[in-house]
Amino acid sequence: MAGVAPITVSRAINRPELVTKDTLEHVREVIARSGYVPNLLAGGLASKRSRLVAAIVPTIGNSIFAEAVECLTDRLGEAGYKVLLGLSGYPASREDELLATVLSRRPDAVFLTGITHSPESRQRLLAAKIPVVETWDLTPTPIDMLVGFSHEKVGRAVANYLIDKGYRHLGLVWASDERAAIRRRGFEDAAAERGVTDIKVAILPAPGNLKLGREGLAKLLDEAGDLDAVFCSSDALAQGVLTEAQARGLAVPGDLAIMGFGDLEFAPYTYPSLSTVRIDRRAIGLLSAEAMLARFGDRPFEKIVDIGFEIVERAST
Amino acid sequence: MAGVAPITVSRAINRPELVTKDTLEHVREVIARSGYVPNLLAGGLASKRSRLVAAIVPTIGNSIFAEAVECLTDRLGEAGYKVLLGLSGYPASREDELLATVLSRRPDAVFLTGITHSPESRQRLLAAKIPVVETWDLTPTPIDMLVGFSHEKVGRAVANYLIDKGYRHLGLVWASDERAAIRRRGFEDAAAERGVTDIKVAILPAPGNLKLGREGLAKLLDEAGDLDAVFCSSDALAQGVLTEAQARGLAVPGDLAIMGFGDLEFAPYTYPSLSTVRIDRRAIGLLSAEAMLARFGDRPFEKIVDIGFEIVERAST
DNA sequence: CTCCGGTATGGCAGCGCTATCAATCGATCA
DNA sequence: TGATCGATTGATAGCGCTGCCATACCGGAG
Repeated sequence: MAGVAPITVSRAINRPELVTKDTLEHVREVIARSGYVPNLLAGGLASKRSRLVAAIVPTIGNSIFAEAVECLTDRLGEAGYKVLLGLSGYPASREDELLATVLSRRPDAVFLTGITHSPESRQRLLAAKIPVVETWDLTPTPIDMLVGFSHEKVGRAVANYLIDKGYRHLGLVWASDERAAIRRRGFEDAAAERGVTDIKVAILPAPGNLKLGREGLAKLLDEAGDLDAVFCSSDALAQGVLTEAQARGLAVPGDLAIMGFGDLEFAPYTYPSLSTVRIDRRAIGLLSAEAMLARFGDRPFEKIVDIGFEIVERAST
Repeated sequence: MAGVAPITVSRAINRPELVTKDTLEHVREVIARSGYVPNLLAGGLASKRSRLVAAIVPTIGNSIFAEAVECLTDRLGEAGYKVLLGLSGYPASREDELLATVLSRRPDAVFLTGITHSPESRQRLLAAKIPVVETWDLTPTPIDMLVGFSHEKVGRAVANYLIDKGYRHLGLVWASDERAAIRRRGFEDAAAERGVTDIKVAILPAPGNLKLGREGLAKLLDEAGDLDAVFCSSDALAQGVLTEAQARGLAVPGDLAIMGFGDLEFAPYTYPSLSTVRIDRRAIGLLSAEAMLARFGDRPFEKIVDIGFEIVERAST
């Protein structure tokens, strides 16, 4: 130590406005010279704020979650928080265990994917008394806060869109994912209301990818026969469907219209470009971060944020 | 507390083999009943082991790093370690700052992308006296440990492969990334040795994506004219090049051969399927985790692991 | 010249755990 | 029978910070 009490150093680092300019400069100079690295574990223990936020997502191999996590990490990083990564897998089988081990790190907040959590997990999260942001879905009864959109409305909107465009023989190439299942229900309900009922479905394991998309369309065409439009539960699957259509010499959208979900980066640039549903993935990460930061600062924040969605019409429909 | 000393509970949790069966069961039962969650911050402070590993990657939006991080996280998770995520951006401009803030969390090890780090960062890492694994590249002088492959050899191998196939008018669609630059040098050197010198290059910002790939090929064709093969610095770019070729009515590989890098999940399923260079991304994460775990357990581990690469010939060349 | 209030700094205690060493106990052995 | 040993449990003392309160100091008011 160089001249002052430890607590003054602590203040120089964390609340510089409480320290005289001269002292501050001197302390900073000594820190720089000595290569002192504060121990945030100790600080966290003493102040009961770890400045850690846990993010639990199924996977980051699929860029749909990766981007949200990136935004979350960036925004929280600006405010001095670091993200603890938890990968729960598909289905979220390891969520409970993950949550238990992650909570023992005393995160200051938790970012969750989806709204379905075991009673034990809910219990644990409530007991932790920290901000919890559930994402990617809507429910009137979140654990704490929520940033998402209505999958049912997405399904309904796409059904109506395709039927409005004149398509009647509809197929779904679909990952067996919980939130996708809600979109499917919305899609089928809305189609039924318009008198379109015989919807073919190929169910594939989550997460979807190009390969599974090709297989999905192959299955659908081989088993179901005549289709004029296929809605896919993700853009990755849609890209596979597009590829399979190409490989089979089907004109898109002439012989087969294709619709994706997510509006991933590549969607505007496939050939033909992919019609899809735009979800502002970055907003999910960003707004979640803002929600947490608001709560850390005792500022109010909406409990439920519906980020909505948008149908993006391109060349594939 | 229920009946025993705190230290006995600590042992029951961390070193159950030191505790009698009866005591162990009793403690576990009380833990389950009371909902006790150990505080690993306090434990980390006392034991000087945080059971945290910092992973610093440019981005996880691009699945090339995401998968390595996923494997790292999974393997370390099995051993009770959690991953702190640090995103340094392209170029790795924030690496220094990130490293400083991350080290104050006292991670037990650090996973780094690449081998180029500022002197201050090297200094800080050495001062931290923890295992450091650099990845995605090779150097004879790593900070500590290394899991990677030779980008120069990749470049050379692809040049020789394309020239062996009879292609002579070569183009590069290339992201301005440090490691990609080494591949390019290898490629150009090997091509020059074979007498092929006039290599057209379109340089694009990192990270590459489908859109940039389309733009890259457009630029190359508009400016350079006749090309018979294009090597791309990533599969994402290659997919864009493929798309642009399709949009322009070029036959692949008849009019233009296309080669990617990375062997991403979609590469075998594009139409035509994409020839590329396979990198075992998962091995990078996994071996890095193993290297760290070995060091935690004082077991020996190779300092430098070359995971190699493999040229994957598919339909696009 | 004292008193007051505000600002800057320091002392003390403790966050919740674990390393270390000590204590206890029954079993074994000479 | 007493000494010895290994196995199990406990007491003590911090880990490196920060919350809380006390103290010192200063300028201005009375």
